[in-house]
Amino acid sequence: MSTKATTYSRAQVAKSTDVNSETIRYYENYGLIKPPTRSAGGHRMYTKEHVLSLTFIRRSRELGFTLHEIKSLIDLSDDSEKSCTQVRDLSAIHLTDIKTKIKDLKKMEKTLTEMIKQCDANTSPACPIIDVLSS
Amino acid sequence: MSTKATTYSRAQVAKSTDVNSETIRYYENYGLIKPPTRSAGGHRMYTKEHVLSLTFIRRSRELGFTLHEIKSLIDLSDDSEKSCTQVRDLSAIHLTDIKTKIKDLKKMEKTLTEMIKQCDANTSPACPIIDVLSS
DNA sequence: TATAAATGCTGTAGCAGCTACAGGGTCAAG
DNA sequence: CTTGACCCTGTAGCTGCTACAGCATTTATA
Repeated sequence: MSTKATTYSRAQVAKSTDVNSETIRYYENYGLIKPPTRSAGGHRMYTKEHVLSLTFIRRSRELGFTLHEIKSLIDLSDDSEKSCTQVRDLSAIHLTDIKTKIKDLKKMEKTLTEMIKQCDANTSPACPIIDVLSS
Repeated sequence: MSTKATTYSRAQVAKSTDVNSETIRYYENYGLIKPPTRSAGGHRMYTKEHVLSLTFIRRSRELGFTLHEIKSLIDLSDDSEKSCTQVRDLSAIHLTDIKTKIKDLKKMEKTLTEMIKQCDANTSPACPIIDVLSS
């Protein structure tokens, strides 16, 4: 039953996972994916497993997880013993971070909107935005 | 009328502007603030003008402007001729960026919230979050 | 005035999370 | 067997700081 596993080049994996090929190498150095076996000439030969890993990582990145957090997620998903609670907790912490960021950005949005509005209504030579920033 | 201008040390300026003292040096190298004159021993002697500049920069940073954008804002505020329109436009572009970021973060927030909810309602041994990220 | 503590100086390295080279080598199609 | 497309490594760059090391200077205290 020794099945010859299909392998993929970096470019192929990059395309199918939507992860930049340089980034794939970076993730390997970072320790997020297993180092693939090499061809006689030293080229990396990725497997389906790598494709799955990279997809996992891309999805996690899209949800704003840091590489460090993703490392933890991967470790936890390997554990499988009572890890779900920890995954949940990690996600919950991350969610709080996101909420904080949204709050901060909304504050910026509000202030900027007001400043621009004042600018539009402006008749004096001075710029209200510069004034606000300087005051 | 040669008034001896009051000067401040880096630590003093850092304290009064709420900008880290190392950051002040960084801003100088970056070209955001004018290089202050030096004491005989080579120590920087900041003026009130520097304090105002740094406050301007801090405020702008709090509104999420990049250092590059702030450089433009400073250039425009020095111009004073029909610069208000340009300041307004720069701010409007920046506002769009912020809105995009908020949108992205809200999407993350929504997905994460749903995932965590599923986790809480979970009875199977598998972790729904890991499942979603892997799928 | 002498000394010590506090601050300042420069340059450089580190953080995240990539991306983009240079200067080679390899692989697959024709 | 050549050509072109890809891959290899290591390193530097990006943003916006922050944190050293290894000194010099300034300021406060005795």
